[in-house]
Amino acid sequence: MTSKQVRVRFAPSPTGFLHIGGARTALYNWLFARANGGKFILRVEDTDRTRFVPEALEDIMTSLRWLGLDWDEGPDCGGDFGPYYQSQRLPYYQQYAEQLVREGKAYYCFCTPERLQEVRAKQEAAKAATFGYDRHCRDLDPATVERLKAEGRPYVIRFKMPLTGTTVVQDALRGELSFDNSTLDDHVLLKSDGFPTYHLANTVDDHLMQITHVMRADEWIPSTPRHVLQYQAFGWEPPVFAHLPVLLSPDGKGKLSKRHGATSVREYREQGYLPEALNNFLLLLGWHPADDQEVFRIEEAAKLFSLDRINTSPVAFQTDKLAWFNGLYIRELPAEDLARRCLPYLQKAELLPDPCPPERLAYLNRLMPLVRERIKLLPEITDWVDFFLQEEIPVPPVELLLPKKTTPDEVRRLLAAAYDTLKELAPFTEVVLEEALRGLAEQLNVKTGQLFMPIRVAVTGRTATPGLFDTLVLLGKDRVLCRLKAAEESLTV
RNA sequence: GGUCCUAUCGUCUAGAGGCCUAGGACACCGCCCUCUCACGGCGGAGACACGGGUUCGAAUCCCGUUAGGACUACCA
Repeated sequence: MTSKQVRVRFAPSPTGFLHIGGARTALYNWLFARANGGKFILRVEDTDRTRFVPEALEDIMTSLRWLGLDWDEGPDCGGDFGPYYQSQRLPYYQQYAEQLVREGKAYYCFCTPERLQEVRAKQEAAKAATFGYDRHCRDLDPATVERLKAEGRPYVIRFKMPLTGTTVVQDALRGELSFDNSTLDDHVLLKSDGFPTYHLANTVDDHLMQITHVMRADEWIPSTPRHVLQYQAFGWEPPVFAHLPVLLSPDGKGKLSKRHGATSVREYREQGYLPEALNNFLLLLGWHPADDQEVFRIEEAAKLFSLDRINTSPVAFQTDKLAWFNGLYIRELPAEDLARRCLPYLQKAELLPDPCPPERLAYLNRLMPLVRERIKLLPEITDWVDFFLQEEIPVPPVELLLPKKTTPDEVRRLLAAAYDTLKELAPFTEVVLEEALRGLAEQLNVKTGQLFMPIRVAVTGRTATPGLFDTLVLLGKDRVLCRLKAAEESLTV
């Protein structure tokens, strides 16, 4: 058995930001290439000039890189099978389309958009069993074709679909899918602007670029027989097809769309998700290992990934588990790394300057171990560290300061006692603080929580914070005393 | 309408005829840990869409029904 080198591609159309579903397709292709020592190719399907969005490609590439999905050949880095922009490959498509016309496997069609629309309208009105192009130009005599061309009439080239028979598509995940050729219309190969349609460009490029496996979304299944028939018309060997299950909206009804929240990789990045988490989550949306392992970094998944563990049923895109993965990977991050990823959010909240001086960054690093297991999304960092990064905090509202069933006077006395105890304390370290404050609680004959909570609120302004002793140490004696005093005074009538 | 795909806890899934009293994870609930919140640990609730076959035996195979989805452009 001669095993060709595995070559797969991700072929996005630059019509918008990288979609989460596209990211999964890219991930699977990347993993498959890496798992098999193959090549991962990025190809830009920019054949629709009406939908072209200039910023889209930049976003797609940025997002792929952010996810760590690097490509071996592509528009920016080139390769032996370029160019990798379809808009720069027009001569190929024209040549192959003309070839099919010459061989009687395709034909010129001069129908106007208006006529096509009429045909469609009539079919709909008649509730016709079959839809699609009515093959009006399929049997135009050569003389007429020449005349119309000479007149400069715009035309497209259409594929001459076999009128009978069935076409069997081999899907690596679903087995044989068979289609009745009579249900397939004569699709356009080359548009009147000289650009190819997806159907043509795709098969020509996959062949020319020696793509061995095509992993693409489920929605392509209905057009796969067209592609298979084209490969046959050209006399080419088709690649292995594997159609990935569609991503549905969270409620499982309908395709995932913007109506149901974030759909682009960029949005997830901005919301504070880690690429590690997104990859891990996306990996499990349709693929499962032989055992019950669920936590995978992509390098690890690349060793295990295989086509036969991919599912075929549609997948509801629900992000609960993504958030859990995110917390998981955040907890694994070294302090410096976490701090670096949180920095932009803190700067946006004006808790740190931009650029951030080294000493403040160093301080931020020290905070990370305290908050690591408490955040699921990066932006949540602000609520956990704001009181550390501010020199002064507003005096906490009285109701926060008072545990239930306590009076302002009791709490004021507790805070005053804490103030006096801490004032004398040296060194100001966790162990010393813990010993002193536990001792104080005992001495005052209150439960630790009764004493600790008012202190916590007084120095942080919050009821949920990292451990009290860590917090006090990192706040520093001066700020602690100052905030205790302010809180105490706010309770004085 | 036509063609096609899919069908196990709320969600992602394990399951390739007996190992299933259906396993795991997230989410949810309870308990433990505990200075709060988390993290962590332990436990709980929770599913084979329905109906027919085939078989000694079916979540697993076949058929049908139902439901959901995709496609049906000179978009990809």
